[in-house]
Amino acid sequence: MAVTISLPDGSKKEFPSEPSVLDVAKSIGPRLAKDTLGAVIDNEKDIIDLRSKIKNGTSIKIVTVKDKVSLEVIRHSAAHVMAQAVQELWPKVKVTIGPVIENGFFYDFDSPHAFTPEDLEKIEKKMQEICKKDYAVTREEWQVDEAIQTFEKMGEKYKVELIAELKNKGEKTVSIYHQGPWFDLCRGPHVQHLGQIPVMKVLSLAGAYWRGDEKREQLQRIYATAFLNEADLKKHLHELEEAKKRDHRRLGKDLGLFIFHHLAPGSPFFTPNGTVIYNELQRFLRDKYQEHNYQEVITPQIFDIDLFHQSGHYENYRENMYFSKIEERDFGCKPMNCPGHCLLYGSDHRSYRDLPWRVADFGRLHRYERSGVMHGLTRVRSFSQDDAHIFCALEQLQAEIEGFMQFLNEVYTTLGMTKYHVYLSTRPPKRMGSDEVWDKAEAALEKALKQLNIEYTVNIGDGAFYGPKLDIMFVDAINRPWQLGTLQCDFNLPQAFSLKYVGDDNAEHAPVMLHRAILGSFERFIGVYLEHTAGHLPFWLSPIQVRVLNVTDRQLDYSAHLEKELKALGIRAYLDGRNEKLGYKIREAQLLKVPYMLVIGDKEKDTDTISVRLSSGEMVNNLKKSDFFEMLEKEYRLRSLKSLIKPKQGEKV
RNA sequence: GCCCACAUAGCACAGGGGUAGUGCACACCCUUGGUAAGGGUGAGGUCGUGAGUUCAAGUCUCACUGUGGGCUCCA
Repeated sequence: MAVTISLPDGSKKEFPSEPSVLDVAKSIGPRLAKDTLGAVIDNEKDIIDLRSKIKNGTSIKIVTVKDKVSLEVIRHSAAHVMAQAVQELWPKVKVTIGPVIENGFFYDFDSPHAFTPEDLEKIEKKMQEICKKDYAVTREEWQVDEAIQTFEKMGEKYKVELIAELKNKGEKTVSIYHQGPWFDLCRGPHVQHLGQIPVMKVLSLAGAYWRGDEKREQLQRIYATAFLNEADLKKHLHELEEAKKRDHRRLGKDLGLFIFHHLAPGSPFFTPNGTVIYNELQRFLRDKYQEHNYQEVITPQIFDIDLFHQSGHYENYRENMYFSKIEERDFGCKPMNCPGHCLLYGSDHRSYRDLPWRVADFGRLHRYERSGVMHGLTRVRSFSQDDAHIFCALEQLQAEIEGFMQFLNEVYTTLGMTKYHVYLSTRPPKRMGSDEVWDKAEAALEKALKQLNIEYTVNIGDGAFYGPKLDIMFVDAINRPWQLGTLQCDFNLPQAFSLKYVGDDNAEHAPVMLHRAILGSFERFIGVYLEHTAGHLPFWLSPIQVRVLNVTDRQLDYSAHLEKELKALGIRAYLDGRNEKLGYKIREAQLLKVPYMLVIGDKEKDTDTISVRLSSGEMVNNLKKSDFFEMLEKEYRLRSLKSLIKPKQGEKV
């Protein structure tokens, strides 16, 4: 039966029977066929293998070595090359899986030999040797039982497990890719011959569990990458270096913002400079709470564990909590503010006129995180959130969700965080409350998002144990996603605490409780924001806003006076009056990313004017002191992202 | 918690069985210099903690703690 295939230029080609991708390419031209690595059919996302048969009526776009998307094919094959290399070097190693990931690929091995960093170089060399042999990559279809037998004989138990699973799913055959003497179970796609893999680089070593299950075998994962050319690889490695420079742990040290100590693992100490950032953020949120009709409260740190039995935290969250026994009584340190807020709500009669009742709490929380998961400021054991709970009537839910998204947007805009995405997480397996209640809560969130026309993605089973939630993923300056804000809908806690309000019908009703945070934790946020800004904080968040630099001792008194004047305006200005050259002082201030450096020489002193150097390196001279002060005050008050002091066109010293 | 690696001065690192080094930072002195490092002198470490091997341990072995890269987890 004749088969018709359409090409991207609109033309159609006929074949006597179903052709492979490569057949189609050959029919167009030998050059194209030579470079073919796969194809995209019917505008689908995934690339199909060049050996796949094409059905009648399909539209096809051939992917060649020149297309960036072919990286997926190249990396897939490179993963096989890595597995072959490893097995040639260490024949006892068992292979598992080796998928393509963003920017590269990895392969997980079960190896009696623990790989060392030196081994990585050996592996890379071996991979290059294998590629030089330029084996043709061929595909065979094997009967599942035949495949199981073959891999069993080889002792490849992981492959056997995978194939047995495919068999259970009803697969009759599996595809096997050969390259020279080596072969592997694989769905593809793969290159025609190994010489088509341009450049490879083995990157790092890690541990991983078989099938991602911590109860199963611990495997050794080797990360690597492949690119179309040396330049692209170099660019990628450069980007990795650049990302390292933004590492907030590095910046925290360099800028003197926070430290860690082995006697308080996972618990940051904020230095005076770091504390400025912390407090400025808190002040910002307090201002916003005022605007959005929230009230701040202060609640206890340590509670009788009866509270956590009542809230369900003991049953669901115990392994992450700190406990102590004092005078034969069991206490727990709060991991969240919500149970305390429920007690506060329940301490008085509430009327529908009091709702929505929005309570904010900067209380310190402690969560016992497993030792291997801590990471700088982004995963800690002691932290404080911009946490608030909204108790409202069911009918008010939608408006509150809307108000929250508005609030969040204002905060993110001020901070220059314009890219974020919303995720809706639904009921997890381990949870409290009836399915009926969960239905209601999930529906409410979804409805609100739709009404607001907010795009979102559903994460099935990712909700909190007490309710579904919205997670706001902020995407930073180098496109990494971070979970910061959250809005959690909770029908369970109000029930657990028998919370009520009296409605206009004079009957008692249960309020809905919303848990919400915009920055998430201050610790985590500061970490993320440092990486986002690469340490270049806006003026209002800068620990040192202005550094006054005298050129010689002659201007020391005048400079000290200027420092005093700025401080009187509430500006964090500091004099660097040391006996050092100006260039040296500039360099230091520059490394500390101080927004404004005031250079005070005889000229400025005699004319009472300001010469300022911005952290960008730009300079503005002969500013009237009062004008400068006014701009600083304004920039601070408005929490401006950009400097209000603009160099005049063409002006340079 | 799991796998692997690392731990030497405030920071960044070198050293590798015979009693500790460099650069920056710090202190003092000289220098008073106009936009990213002027010069000199000095102080600072029981080499993460605890055991073991050895005549001798920062160095070798083990355990623990912390940190890092991942995995798992992340309300």
